Amino acid sequence: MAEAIEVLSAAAALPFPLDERTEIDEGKRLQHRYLDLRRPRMQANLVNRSKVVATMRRTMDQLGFLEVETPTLIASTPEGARDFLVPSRLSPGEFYALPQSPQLFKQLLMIAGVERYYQVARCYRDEDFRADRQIEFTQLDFEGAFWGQEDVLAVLEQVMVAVVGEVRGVQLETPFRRLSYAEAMARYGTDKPDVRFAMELVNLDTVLAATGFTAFAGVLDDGGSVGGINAGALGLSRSGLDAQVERAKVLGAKGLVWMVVEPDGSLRSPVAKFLDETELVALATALRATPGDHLLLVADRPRVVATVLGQLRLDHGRPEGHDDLCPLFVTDFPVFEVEEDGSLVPAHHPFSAPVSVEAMRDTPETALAQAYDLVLNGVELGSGSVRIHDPQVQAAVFEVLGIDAETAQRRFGWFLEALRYGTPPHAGFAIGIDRLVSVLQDEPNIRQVMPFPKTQTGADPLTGSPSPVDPGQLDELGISIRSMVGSSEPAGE
RNA sequence: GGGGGCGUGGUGAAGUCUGGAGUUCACGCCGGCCUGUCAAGCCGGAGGUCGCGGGUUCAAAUCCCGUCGCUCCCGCCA
Repeated sequence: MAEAIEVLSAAAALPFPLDERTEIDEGKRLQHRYLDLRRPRMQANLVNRSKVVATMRRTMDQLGFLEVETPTLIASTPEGARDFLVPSRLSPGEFYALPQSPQLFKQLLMIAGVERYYQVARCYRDEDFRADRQIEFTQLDFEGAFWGQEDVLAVLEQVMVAVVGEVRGVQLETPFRRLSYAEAMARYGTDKPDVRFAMELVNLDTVLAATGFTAFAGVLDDGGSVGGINAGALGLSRSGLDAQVERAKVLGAKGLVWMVVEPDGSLRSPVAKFLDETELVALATALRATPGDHLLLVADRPRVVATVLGQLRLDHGRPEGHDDLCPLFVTDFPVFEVEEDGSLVPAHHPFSAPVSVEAMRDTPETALAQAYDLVLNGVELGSGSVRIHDPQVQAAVFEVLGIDAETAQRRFGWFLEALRYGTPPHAGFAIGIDRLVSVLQDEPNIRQVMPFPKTQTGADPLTGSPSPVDPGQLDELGISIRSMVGSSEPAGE
């Protein structure tokens, strides 16, 4: 029983309630983040994030990894994402870049004889925000010498088992499920499938090979594909079904065919009259249709069919155990991705080893890389690869990627030289800690598990960053600001 | 770069479609009362540039245009 109370520090009326019942405007929360963080849910996020990182460090330490810090003021390597630049006072007109990842430094550490490296590393990428993306974020970065893919995946499993055991108190089953990139795309329409539920994509090309329905036949004749999913008994009205068509169009399809399975097993659909009985039966069989089910069909280029059905699958699919964690390795990524216009763009950074340099050169559209992702409940937690350790292979890969020798030498010459001094074969990975914690905490966006995140426009309402600086500071750096008002494009360019 | 949603006392929402007095609900705040409380209860009160600017109209929170902020998505994220 208290005998007296003394107020050590009075509190002014709070700008918003700290209970969990009301959702406060994000800008206001960030403006008073120190209050927002008092909320029990945010406290829990802080605590479990700390536990995740502590468990990672403990596990990596136990596995014999050496934690090594790498610089955050580095040379710009203008590949991949946009760099953040930091002007140099000592070399006016020149800039450091903030690292997009410690990639090249950890490879240098392999060369340096650090056989097992890890780091909880802050990374910076000047790209647009998403619910799962911030311009600065944190990764568990690791690399091992004399390693191949299996060594990396084994460590990933140990780290994930330890982290999930610590934070969720459940034992993840190992080995984790695996899918090749091609299989993931074919069965789930995405390279980061949520495998907590099925509703898999079904290819209907064979079933409809001889169809007289011109919308399907035309697509198939042009080398396209028809696919479908059984979205289950959604109980949608006619307008609800038509909304699915609109949804498919927003996602990039030219259209969508819906079918509803009647109690007698027949298919009700606006296009049923264009399909013969054999085809309808075969469709129902292929999609394992039972009365009440809604079948959604898309005909288009294979890539469009996959992505649209993959998204519709996420729209309608419901994990049965919503609290389950289903980690998944996606392997055998292609070296290149095919753009809409048919051009090829590298799917990874240029330091990932292709399965075969020859295949990469001769059949680039099907060539595979020794690259892999870790996916958790449909969230891409990170990626890694077996790296190139042979300077000649590295040079060849630069060439195939369209980076000519002169450019490669100018940008990466120092790295190519380093590779010459007996580089061990090596491989590694980076886990996005923010995304991992947001999944573990069942948070809808990454800001909930970052103590001081930025808004979608890259601002911090609390401290007012980014902000103008004194002219004197700019003078020291040899920088003058050109007015950006009224023109997003610099004049004369 | 593009598309969608949101912006209304300190907070969250309704009102906006279909223009008609800053109206309403809950929380908070201030004052009073009551109290075996645990989302306390009762009574009273204060608190507003309906994000901002312009337009249409007799009249705008409401319709139109622009702009800012927050957010979701496409592009982008090697």
